[in-house]
Amino acid sequence: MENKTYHHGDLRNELIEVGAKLLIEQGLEVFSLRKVAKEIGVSHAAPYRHFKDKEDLIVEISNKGIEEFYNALAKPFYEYKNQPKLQLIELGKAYIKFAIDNPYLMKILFFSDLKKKIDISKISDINDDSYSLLVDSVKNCIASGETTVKDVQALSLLTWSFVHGLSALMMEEVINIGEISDEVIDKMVKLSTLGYFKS
Amino acid sequence: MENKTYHHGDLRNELIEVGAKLLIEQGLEVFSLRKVAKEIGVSHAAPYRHFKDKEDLIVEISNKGIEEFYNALAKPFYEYKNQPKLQLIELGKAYIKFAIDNPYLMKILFFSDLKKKIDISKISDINDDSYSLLVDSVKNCIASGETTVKDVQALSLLTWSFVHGLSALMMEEVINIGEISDEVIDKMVKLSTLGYFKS
DNA sequence: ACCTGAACACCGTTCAAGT
DNA sequence: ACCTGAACACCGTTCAAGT
Repeated sequence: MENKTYHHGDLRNELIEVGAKLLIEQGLEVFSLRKVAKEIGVSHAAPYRHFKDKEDLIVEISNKGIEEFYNALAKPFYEYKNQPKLQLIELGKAYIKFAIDNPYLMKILFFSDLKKKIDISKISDINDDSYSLLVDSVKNCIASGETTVKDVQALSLLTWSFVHGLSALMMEEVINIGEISDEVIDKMVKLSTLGYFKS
Repeated sequence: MENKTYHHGDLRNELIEVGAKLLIEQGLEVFSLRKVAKEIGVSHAAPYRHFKDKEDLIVEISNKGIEEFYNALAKPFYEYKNQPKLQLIELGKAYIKFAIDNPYLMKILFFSDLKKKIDISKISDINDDSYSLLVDSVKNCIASGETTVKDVQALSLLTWSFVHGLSALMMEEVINIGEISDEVIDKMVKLSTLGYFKS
């Protein structure tokens, strides 16, 4: 409105920032490039100077989201470094809490068809990093002799599937989020590992 | 639903049938009412005689999908009625296999934002039925004294989360489906219950 | 070099009008 | 009663033209 100025230089970053806001607040289904351009006060064709297409912008936004996700997992990972079992449990809780707090972001990262078209090489590093936190934690548990199962890969996938599935069920409101207190999450995550740990 | 033949005889059902085909083959993201109409050879406004809007058609298609899903679970449920532990394992395997075989349908049922707008009351009966198969199976396991955990709800949610999460990871190709043989599925599902069963 | 405006091909949805 | 065609408001994307 007041802004009829020539936008220099920073449009690319502003597209990412405003785009992320809209995407995370409103979800993928109603996300449009034209809305982002309008919100910034630029013509609807302007984004094409900086991004090949709509998906290219979404990939860029996703990259930032993956970093946030990694950070959310890294915190408990380092905090409970010396208590393998607790570390694995806290990792699971952090995963689920991140999903609850960032449902639209989580959907873009894990539940959208877009992902197939995303250039995996771009995001695989940090993605692998997130996964490696889990694998490391499982290794620690096995190494410290706390588990009954010794298969790192199988136990990692098992844990991942569980937190991923519980996150999905909660996000989709198949399970009423209102009922999902911190205590319930704590209980479920502990129960999910219980079978494989010596008591 | 009785139908007078004017143009095609039964446009309503043809919309559901052709719509389901397109939806399940190509996915939600590229699904359009206009394409369905064109494929049938009817004007793009014609569907609005039979459905309030696009989502209304999708809900109808979803209902059919939920029935198929229920049937896929009911088969092992009744087949292994007298072997509680095996019943639960086969139920999990059937869940995962259905997801792999019907990824787009599964996404519509469980992973789309649409679901929130879907009139849950319409689908909750059969949905509850599917869930009750799982709960029944867990109850059987507990009743026959095979498990170390006695909390029906917690154990049901645990099992559901695991198969749901593994399905999601496979569908999203976070895990390479090529590597997911029947043996791997069998192994994972068994491992997921192993901790809670006396050996 | 960066941005605009018109243009094109697609959408969902509504509605007066045709059969 | 069922369907059509025009119309409207939105999309993504391209491109010649403006600054």
